[in-house]
Amino acid sequence: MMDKPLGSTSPKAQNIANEVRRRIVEREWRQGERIPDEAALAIEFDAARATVNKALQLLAEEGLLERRRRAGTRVAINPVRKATVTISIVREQVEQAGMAYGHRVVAIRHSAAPPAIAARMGLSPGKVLAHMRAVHYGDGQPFQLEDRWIDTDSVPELKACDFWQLNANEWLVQNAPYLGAELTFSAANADAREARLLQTQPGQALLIMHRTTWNDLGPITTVRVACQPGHLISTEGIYHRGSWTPDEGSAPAV
Amino acid sequence: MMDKPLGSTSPKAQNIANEVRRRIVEREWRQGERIPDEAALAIEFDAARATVNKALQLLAEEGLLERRRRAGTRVAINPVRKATVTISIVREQVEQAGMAYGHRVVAIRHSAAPPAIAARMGLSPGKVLAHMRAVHYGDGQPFQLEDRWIDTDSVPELKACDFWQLNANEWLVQNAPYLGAELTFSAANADAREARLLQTQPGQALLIMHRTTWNDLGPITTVRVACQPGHLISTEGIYHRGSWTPDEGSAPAV
DNA sequence: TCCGCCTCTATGTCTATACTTATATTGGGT
DNA sequence: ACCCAATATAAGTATAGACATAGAGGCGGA
Repeated sequence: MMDKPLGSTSPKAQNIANEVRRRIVEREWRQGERIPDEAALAIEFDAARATVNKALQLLAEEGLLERRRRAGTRVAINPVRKATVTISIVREQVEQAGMAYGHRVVAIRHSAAPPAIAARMGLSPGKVLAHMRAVHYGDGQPFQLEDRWIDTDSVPELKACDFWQLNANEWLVQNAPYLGAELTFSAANADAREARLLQTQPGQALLIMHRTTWNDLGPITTVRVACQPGHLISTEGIYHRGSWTPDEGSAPAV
Repeated sequence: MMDKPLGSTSPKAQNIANEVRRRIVEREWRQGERIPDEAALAIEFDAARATVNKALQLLAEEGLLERRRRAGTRVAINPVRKATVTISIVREQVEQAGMAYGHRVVAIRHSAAPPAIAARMGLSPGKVLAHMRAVHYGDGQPFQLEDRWIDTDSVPELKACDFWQLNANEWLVQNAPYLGAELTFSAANADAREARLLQTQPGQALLIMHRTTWNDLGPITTVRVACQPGHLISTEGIYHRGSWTPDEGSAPAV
């Protein structure tokens, strides 16, 4: 007979979280208002306090609730919600889009880190780093362009590698797990070289991503990635099954 | 005397997570390798299994571990790490940067949703929506530009509001909590109007953010935000206290 | 050989209980 | 009135024990 609690899926903490979300979204509990404490909710939902705690911590991380010891839990006034960007290797992105992946290293040098790069990595300017530029292709079309600086002191194994052969993106992800990362998005007009490599016009607006990673030994690498024009980076949907789903018939006519 | 376990901070699950991270980063446990099961780690760290479970679940969410029932836990081959972008109200962003906040509504209409907008919101094209454009200022300089469509069916209270007076961004965040959201980043060249409103040149590369939110009644709003040239959007640092911290003396000379 | 069923293991989840800790409130004491 | 110390409350965390469940591996039958 499968007697599920109340027309919901199984994990109890999830159900509690969903129900609390519902009460907030339907304004049963309004912004800034204090909600019943864990013990009370545990009784209401017939669960252990630990289970309620798990649910509420989840919602607090989402930004919907604010919790303080002794003061209780209240609905956030300005919910600062969080979206997550997943950082995968380029090959996966390309192949997931159903395209054939390609990769080409266009330049390699060992040179002194300019101030901007040194600052990003937290190193003294002038330290000699490996510097490379590469293009990633999808079905033969340029997909993105990377301009990367690597501090091989943090990844000694790399010293023996032939950078011309290497897909730095994949090699690093698979061989140099990091402890910390910094990621920023911005936009820039393509310069002549970027336009040529991406097969577009100079001046074209490009989505730029800067990524820097560290391990226990220090900064590993910093990359500037320029995406092909029109490229979108989207966050993982913050989607919590509600009562509403898009009409299937709503695909735009034309 | 403060006899802390092993030179680490208190929450036990955190310590276990940190130690596991260390073993991964220092290649004690290599990519793809299976790690001891929860019961074994519980004994090693002298903790309950639930505590170890919490630690490992954390690392799995981070993308460092892959866990499967019966198959055990192993170090991810291609760690797909996650970074989080926090979505706060514009006023907070501006004031946090130490600037005075300003806001101006430049246009309001009620018109039929064009196909692109309808598609983003999952509505049938042609539905009449509120459409507004506004500029957010920081210290009198344009900070960002929003072009917003609102489905007042999902937020009935809004029907009584004077849109010219309203800061839609804040009003919605504070009064219309959402269940789901979609967020994308891209880049575009400024057109004549955008250039004028942002006080820059046409063609200037702009960082564009599209955001759509839903509640239980349906789509609430979709916005296209164009950021002031040079604006950066950065993710919350994935920073896990390691042994390494940047040299304080490393600020770039000049 | 190959397929489907059974078994057993590692993770997933919940519970009851206990103790810790931050902090709002209260009640002095000056 | 004001400041400080004591108190109590709600969240934070850990624990042992239990049961659920996915799924890998093995077994047997066709």
